[in-house]
Order: sequence, then C-alpha cells, then structure tokens
Amino acid sequence: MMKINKLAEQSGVSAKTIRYYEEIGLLPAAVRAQNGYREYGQSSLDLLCFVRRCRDLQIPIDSIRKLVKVQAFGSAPCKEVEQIVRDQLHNVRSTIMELHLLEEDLARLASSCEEQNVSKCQILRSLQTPSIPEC
Amino acid sequence: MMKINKLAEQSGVSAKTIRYYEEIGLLPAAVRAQNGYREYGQSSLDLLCFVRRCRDLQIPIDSIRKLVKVQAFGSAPCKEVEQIVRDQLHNVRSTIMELHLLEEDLARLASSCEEQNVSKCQILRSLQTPSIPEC
DNA sequence: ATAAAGCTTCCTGTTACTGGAAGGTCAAGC
DNA sequence: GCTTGACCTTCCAGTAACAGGAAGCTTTAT
Repeated sequence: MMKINKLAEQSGVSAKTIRYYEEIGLLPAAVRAQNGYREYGQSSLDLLCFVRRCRDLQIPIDSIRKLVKVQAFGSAPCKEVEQIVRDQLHNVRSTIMELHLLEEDLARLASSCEEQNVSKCQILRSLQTPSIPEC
Repeated sequence: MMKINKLAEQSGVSAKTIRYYEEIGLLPAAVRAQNGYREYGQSSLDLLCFVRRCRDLQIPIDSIRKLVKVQAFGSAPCKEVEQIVRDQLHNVRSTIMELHLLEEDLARLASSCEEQNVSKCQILRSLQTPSIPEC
C-alpha cells in the first residue's frame, strides 16, 4: 500500500493529475485510510501506468476511458481497440503533414529578412502580402 | 464601411473571434454606428488579415500582439520580428520530431492485432507491457 | 515542542476560441 | 401596420488536460 506521492513517483504521473483523473472518473475512487489519505495498491499502479502510456501516445482521455473499460470487462471487440489506435495514428499523420507545410512557410519567412530597418522588413512584408491569395 | 459579418467573410475570421480579439486587445476597439453596431473599414480588414495569416502559421496571440505593435509604430528592431518567426519555426520542428516518434509507436501498435478475442488483443498487451521500461 | 513535509479540498488560470441565451435593430413582405 | 427572419449586441458557460496556490489537517523528524 502506498500514498499518492509514491504512486505519482512510480507511475510518472503527478499527484495533481492522479486526483484529476479520479475526479473525472477515469480512475475509480481511491480507498481512503482513517485519516482520509488515499491508499493505492499494485493494481492501481498497473492501471495508472496503462493510462500514462496511452497519454504518451496522445490518445485523448475519452478514448482511454473506452480502453480502460475494455480491459476491465473484456467485453468489447478487439476491433474497437484497434480503431482507437488507428484513429490516433491518422490524427498524428495529418498533424505532421500540416506542420510540414507550416515549416516550409516559416523557414521561408525566417530567411527572408536582411534589413535592419523594420519598415523594409521582408518578414512583415510577406505577412502583409499573402502568398496564399485567400485574404 | 462594413459590419462585422462582412468583415468576417472577407477576412476568413469568424465574427465571434473578431469580437474576442477586440476583447483581449489584439484589435483596437471598433468604431460604433448609432445603433451600436461595429463598423469597419479597409484598414481593419488589412490588420485582421495580417493577424489571420499569423494564426495560420500558429504564431501565438502574444507574439502576434508584438508584431502588430511593431507594424503600427515601426519602432522595434527587425530582429525581434525575426526572432518570433524563428521561435515558431523551432516549435514546429520540435513538434514534428516528437510526432514522428509517436507515429512509429502507433503504427507498430496498429499492425500488431490479429486476434478477435480481446483477452488476447496484442494492442492491449503492448500497452500493458511497455516497450519503454520507465513504468 | 516545533517545524517541515505530506495530505486534503476548493478555487483560479491556462489557450484560443465556440456555443448559446436573452434581447435590441433592421429590411422585406403581406 | 405588423410580423417574420436575419443580423447585431452583451454576457455566461464550456472546451482539454491539467497546473498553481490557498487554507487547513496529519504525520514525521529534530
């Protein structure tokens, strides 16, 4: 049995965040000692580590909630699990592609300014005169 | 002269967001007609388009605020402008690198599940038994 | 005995908006 | 003249996922 800071240390999730997870119902309410302190055992640690690894993969809390239920009850089809992971993979790939476009634009901007005088600053000029003529 | 929805349409920024920008002081308070409606001219459109292009580049509002001031007063050194763009470029590149690591992990996960039975689901197993032994 | 550390709850703040309610205004159609 | 619908206003709440900090207990160490 351990208290919240020990669990935090072992899991790599802050005590603050552990309380938050409990509050939103991602983790079950912790058992309390006589003094009101939360008490945790190995199974709490296992569950929290699972959650942490999901968060490391940027899987949203709502999806983790589903995964936790699947784990707990063993009732949902494996397909659902796979779908969550695939959705997340898709999100990540889209974000990467968008960021690459962004990167190009920024790199072009960053290299475009040689002037010391702000009134001739090529960066500001570029931002004023869009390459994308939408606006 | 135009009202807020026209400005929204021309700039590609929603009316809601325009009011929000005014509220936080990113845009100056709009001139009001007798009925209290906001009135905008070409210069408002120009400024808002500038802001929108910065946001398209994911430059944070606080940085845009600086850029707007630089534009308005022409007083800050060009270096400051360049630094904001370079900082943003740096952020974007870091994010891209992190996301590539994420992508690998997720792709490995997504391809690892062949079972129909959730109790043998390789995805859940992987999430339970970390490849990174931190936890 | 006292101080420091650890625990509790509760409230606020973060980023950049979005949604919605309640209510005033304006132009068109009957 | 009246109504209907579109457009405008302000204000309040919610989003995601926590982090920071205050106020007040308990436990542990000196």
